[in-house]
Amino acid sequence: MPPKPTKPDETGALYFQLFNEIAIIAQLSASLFQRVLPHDLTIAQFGLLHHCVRLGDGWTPARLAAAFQVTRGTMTNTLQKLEAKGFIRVDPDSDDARSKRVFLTPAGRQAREASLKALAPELAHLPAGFPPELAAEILPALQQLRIWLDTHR
Amino acid sequence: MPPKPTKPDETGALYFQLFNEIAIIAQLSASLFQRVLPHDLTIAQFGLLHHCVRLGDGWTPARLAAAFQVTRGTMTNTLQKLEAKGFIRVDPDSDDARSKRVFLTPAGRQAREASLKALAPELAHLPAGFPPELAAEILPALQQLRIWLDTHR
DNA sequence: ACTATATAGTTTGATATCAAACCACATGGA
DNA sequence: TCCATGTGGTTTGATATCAAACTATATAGT
Repeated sequence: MPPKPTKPDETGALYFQLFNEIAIIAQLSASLFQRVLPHDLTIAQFGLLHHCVRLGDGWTPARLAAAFQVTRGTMTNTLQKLEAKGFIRVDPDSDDARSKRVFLTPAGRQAREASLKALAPELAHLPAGFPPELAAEILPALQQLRIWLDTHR
Repeated sequence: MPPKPTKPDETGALYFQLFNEIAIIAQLSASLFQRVLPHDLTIAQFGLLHHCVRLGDGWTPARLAAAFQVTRGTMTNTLQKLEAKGFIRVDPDSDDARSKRVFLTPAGRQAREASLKALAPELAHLPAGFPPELAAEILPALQQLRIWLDTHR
């Protein structure tokens, strides 16, 4: 019986180490982002503004909650904070009386722009320690892992 | 003036996407872990037990807090929870009256073992969608990124 | 047409985490 | 020796998040 290329025991440890590194990077990058974001935006709040610009606004809260892997209660909270800051507008859905639609305000677009501008200088001196080529190289693998985790959840 | 290999604008977007994927993976894997951990262990609590086995116990809370990138207040909380569950013991430090030392109890070791056993079946069917070779391939890059973020913080 | 079930959004209570203030002890310099 | 500064651990108040319960509306099956 030929042995597997890697022992099953070490395979577990490998995945373990992988998830650990990823968790630490997520934590470090989150606190880095948090430090520089303007308007007291949280990562989640900025993420929502960013999402609305990239993929278009008019989404329902439920769909946004699903997209961000967050409970509807959490999304309610995030939307209320953003609305209080005047960065989004939440309209009733004319087709479904239960539902709502989320739209960016001009101030919301500006806040997202300002966030990107604030993040740029931080990311600017990253290539010295971590070249963009390397980022591009590992990105597909990460997407593959993310997709697998997303579907087998 | 020769152009850079990638436009600076796209470089920012690339890093952005990278951190986004990593954040999502961290979130998905965390909730996966959380679901299967025994004894109502949180990720942080399990992480501490795991750390004590791998790197040895007897660390001070301050050093543990630094290792896990959390505040000392957070570490105080985590240690109190673990002590209440009987998984660690916190002794005074004979050399420094301000300080303490954290030790695993036999029950703590068992809880860590049980956690690994509970996680194994989850990780077992990961290779189908994400081969271990790929994990091994991207791990060094992730370590490099983590180290850079860690030092430039 | 009615009823049962599913979905959208909110609210409530709990928890992990953080930042900042606080106290106790340590350490180095005058 | 004494004081200033630094460090270790805890506490407090705030916040983002979750799970679960709740209300209102939609949809499908009979």
